[in-house]
Amino acid sequence: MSLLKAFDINHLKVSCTKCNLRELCFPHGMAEDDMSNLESVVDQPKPIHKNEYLYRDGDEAKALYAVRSGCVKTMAESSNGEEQIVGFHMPGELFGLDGFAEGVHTCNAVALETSSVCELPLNKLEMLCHELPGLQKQMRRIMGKEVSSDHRLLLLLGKMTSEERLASFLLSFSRRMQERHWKEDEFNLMMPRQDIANYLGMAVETVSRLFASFQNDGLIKVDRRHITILDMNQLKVMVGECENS
Amino acid sequence: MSLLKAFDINHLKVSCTKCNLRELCFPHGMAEDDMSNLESVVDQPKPIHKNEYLYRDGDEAKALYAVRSGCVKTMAESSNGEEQIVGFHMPGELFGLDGFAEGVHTCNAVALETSSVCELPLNKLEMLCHELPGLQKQMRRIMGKEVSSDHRLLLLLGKMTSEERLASFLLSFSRRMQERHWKEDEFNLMMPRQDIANYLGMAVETVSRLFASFQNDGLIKVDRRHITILDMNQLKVMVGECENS
DNA sequence: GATAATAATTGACATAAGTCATGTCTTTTT
DNA sequence: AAAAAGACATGACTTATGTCAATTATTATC
Repeated sequence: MSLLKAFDINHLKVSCTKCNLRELCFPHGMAEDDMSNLESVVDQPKPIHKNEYLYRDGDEAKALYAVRSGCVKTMAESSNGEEQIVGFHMPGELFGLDGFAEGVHTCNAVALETSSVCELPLNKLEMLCHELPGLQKQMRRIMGKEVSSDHRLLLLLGKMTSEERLASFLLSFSRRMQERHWKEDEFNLMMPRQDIANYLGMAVETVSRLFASFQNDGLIKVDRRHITILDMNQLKVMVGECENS
Repeated sequence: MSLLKAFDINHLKVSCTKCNLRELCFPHGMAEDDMSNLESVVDQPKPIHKNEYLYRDGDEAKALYAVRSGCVKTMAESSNGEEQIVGFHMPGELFGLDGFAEGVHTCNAVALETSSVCELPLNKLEMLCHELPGLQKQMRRIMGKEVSSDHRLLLLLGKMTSEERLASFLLSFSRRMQERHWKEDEFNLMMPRQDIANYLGMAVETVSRLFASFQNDGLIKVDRRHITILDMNQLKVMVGECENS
């Protein structure tokens, strides 16, 4: 590859219209025209390394982010320094909406592995919203989705046993794999047990024991972070999504 | 009062500009002009009785709501019928944003006592947003606020002991009283113990015991639903908001 | 390629908080 | 005014999970 070509890469515009994540990401359901306009404000995907912070609690909110590859976790921080993971964001998923209230982020965003994220600068996004009614609607949908997903997590933390929580986590993960046209019953978790435990509001040891117990009961096969779901139906029964025994 | 006057009341327009909740509610921080425009789309406050549903999970999302008087709780419902209260909404506070994702509500809204709510129809709000850039920004702020408040609750459910949860609940309540220029150290809770327990993810008995224990420790005085805060500072220490013993 | 550091598992034990049961005090109904 | 229903409190007991500690992988470092 010539030096010139290597240089060119940095000047390539993002193409939402050609991105294979467009059906999952911001553009989902948007008109072709609006999508083209959108890509003109999206900054070149930014690579971030494992454990690197994209933003921190208190930072000025400059953009909305979309995961292009890898995985990013967002976590809320309490006054006494404790952290609660509020989301794991997979390719095509958006995050950073917490900064919309006061223009300042209220949580931390950290890469779980080397990842790349598209940045949608808020000022440009705002301007574009004035011109494109479709984009405005899209924004509302995205925020609504965030609220709904937070509610689901509240229900999980407030009302479920740890067994139900882990089952629910695995099912949600599987569903998102499926959305991405990856295997829904065999995947690698990109987060350590510690993070799963934190997210589900329990101790690491409990996560370990539950993985072992699920495996024992023939629901899943666990090999480190590689999970194979053997009895999807039974998992659904556990979280009340499915009536049959 | 003449019959004519009684009739007229039903045709009075809402006045956001004159509402004494405007600094807490949707108009907060908006230009005078935008506010006048806003009030033209707000429907006449609707009275709802205690335990009456304003909307249910699955209902079409027709409006955004603002509490005018009383108190409304919103609760997420799981597939197996369990409910998690995700918010208690006091005068000046907004709710109903959960319906923005797919145009369908994903939780239930129920009045805790006889209440009155302003309705902001989504279609009118949408149209108005095209004309008023300020309104658009306001919408984003409101949604951001909702996300932040959900995160705070996630932190509470995921990481706090029940003692910390109740302390946190009382402090948040007190703060909201203060915002409304009511007594911050003496107030009536408008929800039964059962609802507090549900919201904080614990059993009613635990709430009762904690109220008793807080009273014993001289932190608060409890008389049924009437609470007097005696040692605000110590409550803050409990949730890590304050360093001094 | 050995050594250290990190991540995950497993067992023994402790405990915070739940469940069950009973009783009191309000509030509503008749 | 009595009775019934609902809300709240309190004690006894249970249990789901957390905590602590030791062990075994895995991955990173020199």
